[in-house]
Amino acid sequence: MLKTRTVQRTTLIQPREQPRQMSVELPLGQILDGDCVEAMRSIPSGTIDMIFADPPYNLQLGGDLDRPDGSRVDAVDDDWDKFASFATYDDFTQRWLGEARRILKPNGSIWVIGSYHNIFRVGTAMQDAGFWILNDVVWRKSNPMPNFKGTRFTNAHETLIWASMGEKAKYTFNYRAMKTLNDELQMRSDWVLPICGGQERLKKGGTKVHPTQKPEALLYRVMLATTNPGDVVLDPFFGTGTTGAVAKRLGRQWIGCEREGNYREAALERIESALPLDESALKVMQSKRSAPRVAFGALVEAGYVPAGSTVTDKKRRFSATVRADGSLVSGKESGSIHGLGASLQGAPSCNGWTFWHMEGEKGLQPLDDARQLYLLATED
Amino acid sequence: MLKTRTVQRTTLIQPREQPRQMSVELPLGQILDGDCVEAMRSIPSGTIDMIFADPPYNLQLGGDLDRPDGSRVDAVDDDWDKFASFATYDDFTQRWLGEARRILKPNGSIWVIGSYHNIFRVGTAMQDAGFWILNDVVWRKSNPMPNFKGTRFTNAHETLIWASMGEKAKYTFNYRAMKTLNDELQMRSDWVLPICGGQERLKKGGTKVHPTQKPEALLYRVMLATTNPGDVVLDPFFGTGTTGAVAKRLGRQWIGCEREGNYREAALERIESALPLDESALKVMQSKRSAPRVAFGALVEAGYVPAGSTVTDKKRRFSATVRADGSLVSGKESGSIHGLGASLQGAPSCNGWTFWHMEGEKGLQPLDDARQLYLLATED
DNA sequence: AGACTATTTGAATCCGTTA
DNA sequence: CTAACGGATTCAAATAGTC
Repeated sequence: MLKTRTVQRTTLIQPREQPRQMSVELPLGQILDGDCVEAMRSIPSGTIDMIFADPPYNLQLGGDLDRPDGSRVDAVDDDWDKFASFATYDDFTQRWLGEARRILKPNGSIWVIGSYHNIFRVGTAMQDAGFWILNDVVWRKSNPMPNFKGTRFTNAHETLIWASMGEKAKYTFNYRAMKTLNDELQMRSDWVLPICGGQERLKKGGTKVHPTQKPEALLYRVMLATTNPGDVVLDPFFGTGTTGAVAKRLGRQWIGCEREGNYREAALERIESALPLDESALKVMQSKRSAPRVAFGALVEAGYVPAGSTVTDKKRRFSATVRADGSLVSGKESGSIHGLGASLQGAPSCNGWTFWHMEGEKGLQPLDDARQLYLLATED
Repeated sequence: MLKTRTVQRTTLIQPREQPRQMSVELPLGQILDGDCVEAMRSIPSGTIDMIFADPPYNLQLGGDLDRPDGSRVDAVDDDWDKFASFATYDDFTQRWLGEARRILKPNGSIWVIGSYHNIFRVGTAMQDAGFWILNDVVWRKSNPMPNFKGTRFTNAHETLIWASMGEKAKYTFNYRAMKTLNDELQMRSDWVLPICGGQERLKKGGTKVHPTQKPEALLYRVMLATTNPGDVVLDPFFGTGTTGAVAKRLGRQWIGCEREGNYREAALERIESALPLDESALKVMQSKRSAPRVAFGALVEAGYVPAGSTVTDKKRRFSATVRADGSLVSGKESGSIHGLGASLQGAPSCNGWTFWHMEGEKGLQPLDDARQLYLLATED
């Protein structure tokens, strides 16, 4: 099912020249087969809005590792994570970053995720290539694998680097959406999210399809923060397609590169069944609103209350749609769960947690029930 | 008040040669004046247990470029500036890391703290110099400065890199002490600590003495985790002496390097008034690995576990008889308490001390209880 | 059904000493 | 250098099994 679409291409030949617009064909919604550097060569220059890259970490693991209970840890021992030396890894990094930089729009941005094994080398290569680091973001895992031998600190986080094309380059940052998602507080550079498991983890015959599948909530926040609906997102290390699945949910265009056939197959099947959200749910808050006390947005992000779902009051007199950033919209009015509840009732204030309900297994249940579940799952 | 003390110096000239001990003079409790690379040259090789470094990273900010030696780089061309700035910074980093590596003991370790501006370059330089990264630790600030312009994520963390001298090198890690500090859970790689303020923040005439004074709690955890009392800690970028103040409190020796006279002055005054903890308070939880070994046979010999008695696992699925030499026999199989336990379970290994139990006053008790009694009775 | 317990598992540079 | 061996070492969440 090959699909191409005409998109606007922006080039910036010389610094003072106005960006020119021209029409090019992009392989939207496709997974390009083969090495990512080769695959990216088929993409015209200056056409991609955002790149999310999850390159091999070059873990350099030694022997086997047993848990205290005697079971064996399933190590990442795939060939694609083996490099002869730091120099080999640096060369690999420079090559794919070079192509990434070529195909990004002048106002595009790039995200790369890694661990201490590789992230310092990646960050250095990004700076050397001319990228301008905007933030390093720490993914704090709520349920990391322990250090079984008691030899170091529990490796409980991974690092993401977010960078623009240069010091003076513009970039997309949906500040208001992030603030709404974070309970009216500025979104910080440390994000607490669980690792990918449970129903979300792709499995085939009881075993995981990909050893390092990333959680959709991570990509959700990345895309919501730094892209707009309709933007083209490219992932050079597509794996089982988390980037594609979230892009589809959030109304973004996507392109993947992946050389492993079984990963491509699993990714296509997965993205096929992903449900895009309503357009109204994708609009992010534009105006300032009063501060809810608890981050309803985190529940939306984590899937406790899906974006696009409908909430009502107990007597079903009012209803509203949940948007991607955790705000509600009802007709022409929008706001936080508290603000919109108060506004619709003509009341001075409203506790949105008890006012709004959603259909659950036990019938209509207040949002507060979901909050309790979330608190139980995320509390330190 | 110059003070020198004789310490043990460990050198490892050639791989197969035994470390030699010799007496050298170290400027303990002193702040060396001048550039840190020059200052470290006066320290003998292989004499320092741990280095904590908080290098400057404002070398390419704000348009004005300062060389590490304090001179100004002329602004010429944007790209050239950036390249020159990174190259200059890398050269500076390589030079001070090289000296740091020379003066560290073979089993010493190094900590470096930084932000996204410099930490990737520092981490790459550390790996290239042969250091082996043990963890990257995220200091998550509980009260960071907001991003006033709303253009990025709130920069709410800094990164620390902890590394040993090489892949095979040993290092100090007080695992039990960290676990105790963290409410009996493994200490993670993300630490939540407030920034330095209040009474702790050094001020003179209402303004802060140092722009990036680190909180003592941060150094406290670093030193408690990776040094022992009496160890020598060196800080090449001493500033206002947080490292020295905490070292004094925790009964560690310290050496600082600082070229700014007003920082040295403030640091000396501060450290003078720091109160060292009682020796008893310095003791931390020790891991069992560091406890003296006890042969099970010694317990049999001493009558703590009579020869001929029966031991079982906790669920009484396996049982064995204790023989006079401290071996166990179960049916046709026999072996050490560990070997037989592993063999019976089909496990790769087994801790016989906690696996095997014997009938005691309080019901089934692990052999480890008898070991503790034996240790108490035989210790000096 | 529901409460409780047991099992499984996740990007991991994961032991130390002696022969 | 490798091999042997004593024995130290795990957290959160999802899932499966049991009462």
